[in-house]
Amino acid sequence: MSTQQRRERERARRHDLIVTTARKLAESEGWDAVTTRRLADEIEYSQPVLYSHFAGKDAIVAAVALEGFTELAARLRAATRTGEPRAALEGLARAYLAFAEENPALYDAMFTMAVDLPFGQDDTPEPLRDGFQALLSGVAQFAGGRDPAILTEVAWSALHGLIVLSRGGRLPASGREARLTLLLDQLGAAR
Amino acid sequence: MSTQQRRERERARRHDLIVTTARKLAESEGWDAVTTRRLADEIEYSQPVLYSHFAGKDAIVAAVALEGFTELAARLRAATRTGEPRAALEGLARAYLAFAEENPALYDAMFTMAVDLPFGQDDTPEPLRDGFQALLSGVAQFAGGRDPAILTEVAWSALHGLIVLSRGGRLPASGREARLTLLLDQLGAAR
DNA sequence: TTCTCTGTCTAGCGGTGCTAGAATCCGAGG
DNA sequence: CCTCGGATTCTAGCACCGCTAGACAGAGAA
Repeated sequence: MSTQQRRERERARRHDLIVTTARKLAESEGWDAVTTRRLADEIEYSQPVLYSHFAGKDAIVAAVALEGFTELAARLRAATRTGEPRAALEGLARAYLAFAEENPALYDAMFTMAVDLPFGQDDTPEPLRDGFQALLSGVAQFAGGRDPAILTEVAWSALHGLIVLSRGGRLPASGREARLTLLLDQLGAAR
Repeated sequence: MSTQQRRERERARRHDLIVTTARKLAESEGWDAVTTRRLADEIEYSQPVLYSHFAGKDAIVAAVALEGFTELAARLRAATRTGEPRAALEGLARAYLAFAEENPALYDAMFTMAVDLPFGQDDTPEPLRDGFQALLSGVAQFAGGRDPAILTEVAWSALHGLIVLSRGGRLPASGREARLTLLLDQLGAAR
């Protein structure tokens, strides 16, 4: 039985190797550079090996994205710890923006590329749920009479919009801080 | 000289044919279906003809996007005509959302795919400028003490975020109206 | 009628994601 | 220790992609 276990252990290691290599490659050279040939070359195996671990390239991207959701959730949780509501909201927003800025390729995989991750459904993976919950618990503090879930969704949308429009050059880099301040003011104001 | 003019006229017609065919194809079967072979087949010419009109596939997508910006600007201008500020803002937002919903592929070309359109620069094409101006003139009415440009950028980001997150299934379809209402309330409230 | 030049097409290059079938390795049984 | 069987990995190839060189045809001028 021991050899069986060793095999599985090695398989798991290689599985992780594929995911981390894909992520590293995407982060350093962009997702366009992550081809199955290049990825296979990087992990020093042949292409078909990838397909013994994942259904296809999309599944690899999805695995990277999942890793991202775990990390994002952790960072958001860490940022919610502040006491005062407004500061908590600001910390949360800044943590979210920082994550997106520090891991652009990862963020893309999470929110722009991988469409096949089941989001608000019964079989939604834990990390996806957790990320939204982290946002929610931070936002809910000063929801006032407003629906905390709706408020969270709107806040999230606004942050995501800022990120993706800034990245594409649609928004000037200069107004970054001013936009964030205004957004926080508007969200914070009870109606 | 007449034959020369006829030639140019025919070229212009074919140019438009390529753009409208690409758009129609993208809208009906998604951008993945828009390959140079398929597109050439659809307009009943061979592939190289495409390259005598456009530098590459990206340029075709950019041309489609440009068409989209013209239409979006027109719709936003039409929606700003309302008198009362809050109603104008709502009309503007609804027009924007409706445009994105009715032309998903076009919207993608404008805001997700074509990265090579120069946005906030000196050589920014007229339609791009016009679209933002239309938003700005609508939003500016109730900016109060706030910077109208910044407010516009934030409002735009929020709308864009709502659209793109909804499309990917990240946001439940159910809360759509509630999110819009809350967003309008928050943006409308002077701080 | 012949020549030229513009415009179009056929054929092909190097790349992509993915896979069938050959080859190889490794542990088990004689 | 050797041989066999099954799992694992690789080589080679498919159909497709964006793009282009060079052959070809057809219209207008001389």
